[in-house]
Amino acid sequence: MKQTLRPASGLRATASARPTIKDVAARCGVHPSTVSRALSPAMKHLVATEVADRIQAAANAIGYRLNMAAKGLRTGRSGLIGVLAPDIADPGFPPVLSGIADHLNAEGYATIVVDVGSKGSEQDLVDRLIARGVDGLVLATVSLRDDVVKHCLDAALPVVLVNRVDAAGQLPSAASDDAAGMRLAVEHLVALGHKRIGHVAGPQEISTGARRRAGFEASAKDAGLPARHTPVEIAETYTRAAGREAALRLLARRTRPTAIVAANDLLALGVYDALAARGLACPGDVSVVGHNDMPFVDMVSPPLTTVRIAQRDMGEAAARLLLARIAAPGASREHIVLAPELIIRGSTIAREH
Amino acid sequence: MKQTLRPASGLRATASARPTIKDVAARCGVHPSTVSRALSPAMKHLVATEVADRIQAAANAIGYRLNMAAKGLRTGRSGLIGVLAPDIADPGFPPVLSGIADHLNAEGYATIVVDVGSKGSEQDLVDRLIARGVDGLVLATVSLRDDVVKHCLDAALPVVLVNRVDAAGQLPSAASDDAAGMRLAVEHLVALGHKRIGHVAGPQEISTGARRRAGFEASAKDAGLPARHTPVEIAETYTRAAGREAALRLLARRTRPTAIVAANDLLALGVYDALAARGLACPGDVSVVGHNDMPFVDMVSPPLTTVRIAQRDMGEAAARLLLARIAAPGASREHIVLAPELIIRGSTIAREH
DNA sequence: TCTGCATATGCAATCGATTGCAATAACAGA
DNA sequence: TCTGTTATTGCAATCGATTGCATATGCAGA
Repeated sequence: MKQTLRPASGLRATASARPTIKDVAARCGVHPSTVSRALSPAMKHLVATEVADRIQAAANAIGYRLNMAAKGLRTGRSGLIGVLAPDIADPGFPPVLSGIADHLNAEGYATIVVDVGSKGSEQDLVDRLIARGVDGLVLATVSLRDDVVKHCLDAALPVVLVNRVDAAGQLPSAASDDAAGMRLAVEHLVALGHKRIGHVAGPQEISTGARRRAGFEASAKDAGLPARHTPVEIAETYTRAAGREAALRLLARRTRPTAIVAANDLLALGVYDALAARGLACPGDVSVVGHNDMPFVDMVSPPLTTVRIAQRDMGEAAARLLLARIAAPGASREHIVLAPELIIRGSTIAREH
Repeated sequence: MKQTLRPASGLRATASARPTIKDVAARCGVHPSTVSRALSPAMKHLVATEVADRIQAAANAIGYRLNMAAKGLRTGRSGLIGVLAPDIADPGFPPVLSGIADHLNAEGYATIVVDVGSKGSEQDLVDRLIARGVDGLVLATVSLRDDVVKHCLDAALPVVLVNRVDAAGQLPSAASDDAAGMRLAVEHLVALGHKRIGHVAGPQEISTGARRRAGFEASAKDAGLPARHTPVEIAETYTRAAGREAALRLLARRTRPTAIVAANDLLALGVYDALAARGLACPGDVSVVGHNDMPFVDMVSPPLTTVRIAQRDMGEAAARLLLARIAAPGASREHIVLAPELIIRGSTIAREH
């Protein structure tokens, strides 16, 4: 264990060196370029079948593996896709990521996921991804600050948004139909006889926050509920604590709502906290609806009625969009909208009245 | 500043082309190698300060960004780390990942996370990562099949395990002290007066499953509980459904346990399901203890008493170990063990007796 | 036998950055 | 003035794979 274990300086001729295309060529008595062709599906037709088979066999024999860095350098495409996430730990994100990654993997791409919250400026993170030569970017970041989007456009980098849209609608996106989701929630409550429905809105600089709020207001209006009976309080972040605070403000109003629609499940859990703090029962005193159907909200007490969004499909759609963009950079910006679904559980109950 | 401002030979001077080291060199009237040195902290001392500053300025001016693929090709190090995860959607994983990624990012590495469950053989996934030239691998995979580990060792690839250990203890690892965690759980229940404690064990081919079970049995024995009063049922997978089945078997025994320790929180939720199915109350009839303290188990009903493990620290430790391995491939294999902590909530209650 | 064309393979440049070595300049000491 | 250092910078090879072009071979048709 304490031998002179430092052969590191300079080269090493041990067997540990990874075989290259040259090794395969030497073993087959052909030129490296022939090996390259034989091993590339697209160019394989240029080399004699017999030779191609021999090369393939030799490659397998010595365990040859393509060096993506070299290939990428030559071809200018890395096969890498960057994903900017607001917070990996957000339970809503993994399904999206999984959808993205699966689709991209199948096409030979690898994904680099970067958690924005943790470190440095978004700008800088994007630059680092560019340095790595990513072929495209999926943005799921919380706050779509213009400069980041602009930065990507400047770099002529294919970009798509997932679970978000940008204000100008410049970029292709895959997202849930926020307005439709809120409509499901509101109409469900109205059908249950609720007439005073509050909304704990998410951050308004995030598209989901703004759009869900707009959806709530539109649906409430369409249901004939006056604005004074459909109060809105904004949570500054998508966290349980912020949801609690906003809900407390809602409950402190003169005419207390009999139901609360939260902009997402985390906020809804915060609403639970607020109700507990005020000694109110859910759904007995106040019904609650969440949004996203994140894992385990069926286990909380009471099980949360929520709007399920198609997270995995969303990721997959985003991946598809991105690949299309990469193939044809000028392609029209498409906005894929996924239909949400209402999952009724125990947190909503009819209002006898 | 010479006259030969060669108009980019064949290429068009569109803004879309990423500037290279050559462009910077041309702009400064120096050789590309000088630019390389000026821009590399380690080699900067070789170039005159005045020139270095000029180069730096020019690089900023035209927005030069290092091409990692090219650098990696030349230096043989990609700055990429692969992370093999059993399932990104497992709520226990993100904190670990976050710990890994943060630490590695700070050192200039990027991480490629691969979800094993979704696609293809683990073997193949590892090969793809190797093709990408990863400098090291973090394995958090469910089943440590020997061949994968061997495969990595064959490739002379630095590898560390996280939240797992391999049977032979060959590889460095960062994991929670499973035995200590079970001891906390058992002693807590014993202190509450429980005398018949069951265990819903995890898959035995996974280190956490086997070690937690061993820890349970050792602690039970030390507490003076006879084996017939401390039955064990194995769940084949770490899922809620499997936990339910195992718990049902436990409850069907002649002498029903008054408390159940589950090998993880997901299984514990399955235990809740089983209790509900049998019309038993928790904690009234049966107390339940989980393991991992995954997000939101404090929100379920009743809030779950569980063993919290230091997931983020675990990820960070794994990253540290890996970097050490990369720096000194022969380094001794270290096993970092993190202390767990018991979080007492509402699912455990004293046994009056 | 010669021409023509297709097929199969070799050759060499190239992608962008790094680095050992060589070359030059600047300067000190004698 | 000559020699020996040292500080800078240029040169060119290199990493591994790809690809346009040139070459060689084979075969068919005239």
